[in-house]
Amino acid sequence: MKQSQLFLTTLRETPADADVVSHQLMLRAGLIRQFTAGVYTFLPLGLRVLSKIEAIVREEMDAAGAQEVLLPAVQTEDIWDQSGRSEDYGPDMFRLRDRHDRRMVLAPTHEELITQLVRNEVRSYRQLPVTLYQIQTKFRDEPRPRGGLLRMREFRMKDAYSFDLDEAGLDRSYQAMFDAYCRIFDRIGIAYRAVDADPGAIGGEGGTHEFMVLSDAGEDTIAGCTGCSYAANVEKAAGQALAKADGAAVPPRERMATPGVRTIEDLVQMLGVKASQIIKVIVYLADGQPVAVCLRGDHEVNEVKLKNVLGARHVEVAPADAVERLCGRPVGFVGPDVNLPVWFDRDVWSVADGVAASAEPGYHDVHVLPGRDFEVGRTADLRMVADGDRCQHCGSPLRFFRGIEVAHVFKLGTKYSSVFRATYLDERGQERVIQMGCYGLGTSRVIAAIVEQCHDEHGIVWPMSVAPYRVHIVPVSVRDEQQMQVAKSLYHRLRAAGVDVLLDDRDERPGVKFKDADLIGLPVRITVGNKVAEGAVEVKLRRTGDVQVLPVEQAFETVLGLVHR
RNA sequence: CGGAAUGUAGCUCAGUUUGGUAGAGCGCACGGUUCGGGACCGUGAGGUCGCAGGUUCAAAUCCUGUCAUUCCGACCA
Repeated sequence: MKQSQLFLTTLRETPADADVVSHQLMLRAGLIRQFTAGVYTFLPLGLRVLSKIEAIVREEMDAAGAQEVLLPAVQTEDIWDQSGRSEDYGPDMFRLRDRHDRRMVLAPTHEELITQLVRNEVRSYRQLPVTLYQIQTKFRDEPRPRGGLLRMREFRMKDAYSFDLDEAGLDRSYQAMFDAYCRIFDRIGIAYRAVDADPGAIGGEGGTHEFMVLSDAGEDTIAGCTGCSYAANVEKAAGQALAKADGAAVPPRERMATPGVRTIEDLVQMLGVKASQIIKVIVYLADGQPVAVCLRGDHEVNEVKLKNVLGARHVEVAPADAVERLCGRPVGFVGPDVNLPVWFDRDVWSVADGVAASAEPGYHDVHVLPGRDFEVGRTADLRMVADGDRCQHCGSPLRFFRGIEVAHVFKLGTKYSSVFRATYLDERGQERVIQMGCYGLGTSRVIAAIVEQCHDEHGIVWPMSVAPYRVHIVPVSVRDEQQMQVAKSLYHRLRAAGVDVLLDDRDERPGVKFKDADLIGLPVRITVGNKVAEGAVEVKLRRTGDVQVLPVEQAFETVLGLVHR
């Protein structure tokens, strides 16, 4: 492509609305333009990157035995009523009415539709297993779009669905997709980590992993073991249970006046104790029903774990007035003896000589010992892992990272297939429910993740695999005939060799061209300048800045080697 | 949905406090001088000041409402 013909405008200054580096650079480098919140146009350069990512995804899906389809993005809402997810998604779904006033949606994902499709097509065990995938535009009316392509309302995603005879088959299909994802991200060339995750609204009965690209711009926190390969989203992450404290020497409990206390910090100040000595109780509403959670003062409730333990659809901290009404005492004075169903975090046992709200409002007890001074009832791991926690597998310390969730694989089991009665007849003529898995990969989000990881102060530094063009030929002066002749010759020869090349044939000053070249970030730059008189050009690598001055012929060979490596 | 900020030229922003003819830099067009890391000089085009209503002789500026965008939180494959 000749740059003088390319529909590309780079921005010298950073647009004010862009806060995240990848967003800033994608706007400045002319990859995308925002239309409205969370909705973007892909310009030629941006589309080329998206297409290359999707091509890699397609190749690896095909190689893994998946077959491509294209499902409708416009769907009737009734299938969402059937699965119950219309309510789950709520306002996050774009809804519309057709001319017959029929309720329609723009699909946020496709489990419902594909399950129904497969129900209609598959009858016999002979037709299974099968994995289908598509690369689609998806719609989610996110409450808060963010960071350019990181969280969009209209976005691109590859989603695959596997259909198996039994759980063993599902395990194989799941592993095949997992492995394909690893190959995809390896080929793209970004640092990622597959982590244990919570299935969230997609649901399902089996395992699930998220593929995280490590980046401070990410919205998720990952706990990773420093000693072994364990890593998990903090929503899911569990550490070793803390050791049960030795309470033998704890004196009898004693009552202290603590007027006006509300927070753990208040208690720490007033009583001079450590937060880790305090036994706190937080009142939740689980699908509207009150439940108390008792845990150590320095620990934080993990609402996902709580939700899972309770089997609740939704949990939220009860508002202060609800706490007073339910417990008959203000926030800050609710103790483990509260007259509500109580769940205990397993690590309350680590407290000896603790502090807890007493039976009498306005007072706290000190020298409190779990089991002696209050009964520890139903117990589970209900808290977020924290600094200092140790890996449940190897005991090494856990560390925390931020990550961008670029893909997610689930074992769904029969969650959707049973609702939609997607069944088959086995060898013995018995009707059995299909085992499903689903596998999402956000192709547009991957672009943002790549740019987050691959940039420097001058601009984007594309990996060879997804660069919009692999080689940038920059003649310093388009009015120098010799330079232009060499530049054009290299351009045509590289193109003939199947290389994506961009030729900056614009009549601009060298500084402008170099700045643009760095901003756009093509991996290899051939600068054709003064040295052409001696038959030499420069080959510069964007990533390292390394420059080689080479005779034209050798430069051609070198570049071919670089781009095909 | 709660909290906050911002809407003025294509981009970055000043002007709003204290009402009085719409501004700068960059970008764009033209002419000239330049030409290996975002040149310089000159000329010029470009704006319903987010929108609606109100106050006023007069509103970018004051008041009310509304819409949009962004950030924090809640929420979220």
